[in-house]
Amino acid sequence: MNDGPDWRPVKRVRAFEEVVAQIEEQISTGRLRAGDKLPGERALAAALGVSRPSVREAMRVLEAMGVLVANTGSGPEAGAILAGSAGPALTGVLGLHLGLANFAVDDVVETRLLIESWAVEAAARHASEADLDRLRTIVAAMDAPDLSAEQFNEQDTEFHTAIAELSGNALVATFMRALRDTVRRHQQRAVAELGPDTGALRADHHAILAAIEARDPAAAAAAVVAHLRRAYPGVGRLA
Amino acid sequence: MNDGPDWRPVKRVRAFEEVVAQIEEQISTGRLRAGDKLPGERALAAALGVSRPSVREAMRVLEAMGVLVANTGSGPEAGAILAGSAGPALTGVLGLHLGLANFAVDDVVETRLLIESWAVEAAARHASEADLDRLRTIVAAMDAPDLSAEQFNEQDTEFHTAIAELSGNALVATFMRALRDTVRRHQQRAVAELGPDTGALRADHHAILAAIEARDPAAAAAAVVAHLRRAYPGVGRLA
DNA sequence: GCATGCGTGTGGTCAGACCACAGTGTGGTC
DNA sequence: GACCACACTGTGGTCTGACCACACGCATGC
Repeated sequence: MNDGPDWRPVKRVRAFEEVVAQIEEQISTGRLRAGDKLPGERALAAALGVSRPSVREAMRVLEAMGVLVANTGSGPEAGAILAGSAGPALTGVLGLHLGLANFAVDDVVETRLLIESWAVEAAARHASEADLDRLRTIVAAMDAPDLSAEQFNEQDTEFHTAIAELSGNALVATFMRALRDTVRRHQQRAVAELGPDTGALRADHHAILAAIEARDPAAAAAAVVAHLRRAYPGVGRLA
Repeated sequence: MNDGPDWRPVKRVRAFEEVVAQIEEQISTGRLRAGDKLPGERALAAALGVSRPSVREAMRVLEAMGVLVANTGSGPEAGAILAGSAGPALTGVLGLHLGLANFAVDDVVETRLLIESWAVEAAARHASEADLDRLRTIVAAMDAPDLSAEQFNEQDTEFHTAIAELSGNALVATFMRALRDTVRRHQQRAVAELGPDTGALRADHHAILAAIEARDPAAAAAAVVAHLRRAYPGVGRLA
């Protein structure tokens, strides 16, 4: 059963891909760490034997993935510095694919529900007194009478992100923020503003906080579910 | 309480960012959809009033986010085509930030556990007979006696991805695959191969499948937890 | 009718130049 | 001696124009 030579198409490797790969390798082997500064674009191009545009394309890719930030000028702040927040990159990816209909808004909200209800359970178990104080401060701030919709949303993000961070899982916290931002950007583009009554939402927050304070994971999760169901009434799949 | 003029630094907008923004807008407003082809780089540069390198940097960013693929040559396949799988992009982002120590392997495994146990519950509820057949086929394939480690891993990915897809949430399925790939790439770089006995892992798969067939969400979730605990014995946080 | 081969348009790469910006050092001034 | 203004230098950002590799498709020739 010899079918003859079985050619596989050669994989075309573009120059900037090679550059990205080499930088990735330096990162995963630990030779490059957060806070380090990359050589200048010209120096890097010379060292790698490629042109500066190729290096720049690689920079853009790494920048889009939230791995580095590029600053102009001179001094310690200038140049490409390995930074590190995956959040914005994730938000961007999710938002774009939401637009491309690769998944639905319902998917995003549902995923947020599943992650956040887990996070709040963990928070109810592990939260320290200092953690609780942080949540109390946020909840209190949201009760201010003259809050703009913008500020309300800000504090709301703070609250939910804080809970996710209390879970002790940095990845979950990052996902949470990305999912929330994605939905928010999408709905503020399509629909109006903060449909539901903010009073009810604030009451929900109090209930969530109370459940965490009572160290009651099940109640906390239930409160989160109720809250999200109220906040996203259009999403039928929330069960 | 007038502190005088409160200047905010002007946001430097680079040319390629503007290009990305415009393409993003075309996507979110629906004027560009999956499968569409972008104008050529030269034409786009002329239309936007920027140079070709700027357009190319924008392309690289969108490509890194998994939004488009670029092909050389001519004909219908050539050019920048709006594609659409967020998976590889997510895997890349997660892997990089794992290397940068922005979160830990334990975080990733724990997140996978939380997502997958939810997914399998949903699968146990909604799976059709055809879905079950698909799972049965995969499980059967893994019982072949002469499977290489490579092939085993392949089928294992198939199995877990299939479960995630059965949840009916495309985003969850995408996350699942990204998380699994991330852990796998990381551990095969650091440690050896498939530490645990594959026999036990196969038995776990049978148990998971049985629970889904029995329409027993709780049992299915428990089986998944047990399976992951066995597959990642080094992760202490799996509870 | 069919295979060959050139034309053409695509992305990929390069070289070189100029700009804006931010620190830094040097010079002059008081 | 202290202080301020200015030029210098090195960074990323942008542009121009050119050439290459590739793949399709049509015209040519058999």
